[in-house]
Amino acid sequence: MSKHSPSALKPRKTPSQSRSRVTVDAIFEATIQVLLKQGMAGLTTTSVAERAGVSVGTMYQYFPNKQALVYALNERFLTRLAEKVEDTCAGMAGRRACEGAEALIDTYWSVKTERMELTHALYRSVAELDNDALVQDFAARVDRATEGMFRACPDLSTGDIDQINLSLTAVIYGTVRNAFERGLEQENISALKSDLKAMCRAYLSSVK
Amino acid sequence: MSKHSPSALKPRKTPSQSRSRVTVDAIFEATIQVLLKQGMAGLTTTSVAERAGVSVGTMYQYFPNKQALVYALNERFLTRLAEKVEDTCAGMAGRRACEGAEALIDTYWSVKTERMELTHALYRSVAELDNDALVQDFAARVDRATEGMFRACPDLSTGDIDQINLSLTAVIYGTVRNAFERGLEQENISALKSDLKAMCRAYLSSVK
DNA sequence: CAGATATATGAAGGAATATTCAGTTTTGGG
DNA sequence: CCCAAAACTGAATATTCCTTCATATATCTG
Repeated sequence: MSKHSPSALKPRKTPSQSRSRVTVDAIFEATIQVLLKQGMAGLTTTSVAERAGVSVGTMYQYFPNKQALVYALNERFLTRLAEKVEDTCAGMAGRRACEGAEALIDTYWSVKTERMELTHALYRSVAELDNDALVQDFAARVDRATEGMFRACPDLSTGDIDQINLSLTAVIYGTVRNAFERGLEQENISALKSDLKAMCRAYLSSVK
Repeated sequence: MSKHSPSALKPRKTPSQSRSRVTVDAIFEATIQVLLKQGMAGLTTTSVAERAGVSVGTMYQYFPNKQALVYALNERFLTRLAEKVEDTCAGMAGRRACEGAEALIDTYWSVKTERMELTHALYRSVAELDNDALVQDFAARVDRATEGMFRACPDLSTGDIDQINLSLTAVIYGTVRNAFERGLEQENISALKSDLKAMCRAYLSSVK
């Protein structure tokens, strides 16, 4: 378990019967829906319970407090993201660096775009609940994956891999997020994406 | 006044005597300090008033509610940022595109870096208080400035200026923010900055 | 089917804190 | 020097919401 999961945030108990598994799923789903419809401000224990069709007490059987609920939700999504990135990086091992970078952009972009609104809402929830630590953990995990990928590139000298990895990921993740913050049209988004790829390509051939 | 400044967020009254001007300044300063020391969670009307050395009631003479206070604070900083960017863009009119881009990076970076902690705190405060509208307004303002700059570049064909402006600014602003979210060392930061410049240069010569 | 375990309920308690306002003090112009 | 306007005070109010727990219901196991 991550060092950034103090007991105050850990699930209280794990469902053992199928009934409760359904309940927990409903709670997660309700959390998402409330987050989308009302934002963090409207995310009260009552509103979530109501939407999930359970009583507040039930929520507290599985989550020690409201914060833990949002924490768990973010954990779910970050895990999914990390796994996808890891898959991509593994699949690109040994390919040229710019191919790896492009694949990384595609993967990251598609995961974040898949559920735009939710992604946006989760970004904010992290800021509000001081869940940076959680994000940092996942950033480190994803960084290991991309670093490994770049380290295995035949066309990259091993010297500056750390910095190359840092710069590429900072630019990619930053740009993706920025694309969310502005409400870009689909047309602009895809142009931005291909421009981003072009920049990464150009950068890589300059440091090669 | 911006269309995104509903009366609920506008200052209640403007100080006329010098005593109250001092008071309002103290309130702003206190807000910053509390934000830095306690974060958004600890930013209560009481804590701000206490730190400012005034009573809560005084705060409410100038700001209709807590949100308005943070709103005003963000407005201050965004205005400063916008002005600096506008200055830079005006100063770069007629220069080559990559020079303009580099100057933009330097300006934006230095404003954000000047008070790192505060910048970080303000980023979060915006997310928490749903102040996107405010940010969007300033983004538009800054965008006009950069677009003008690029439009005046002798080495850029006028056709794709909009997209070029969009892509460059998205990458630049996104990367800067990402640099804050990770707790990068000064060394990595400056390497990242020069890599970012390299990418922008390379991108511009590819579309020229 | 009976006891044991797991799950669910939701009213009541309680803590935090945003906001008001009636009364007091300070300021500056005439 | 005086008084109207400006500024300030802070206890009291009002609201919002998280969290608990005693009780009830459902499910499982032997």
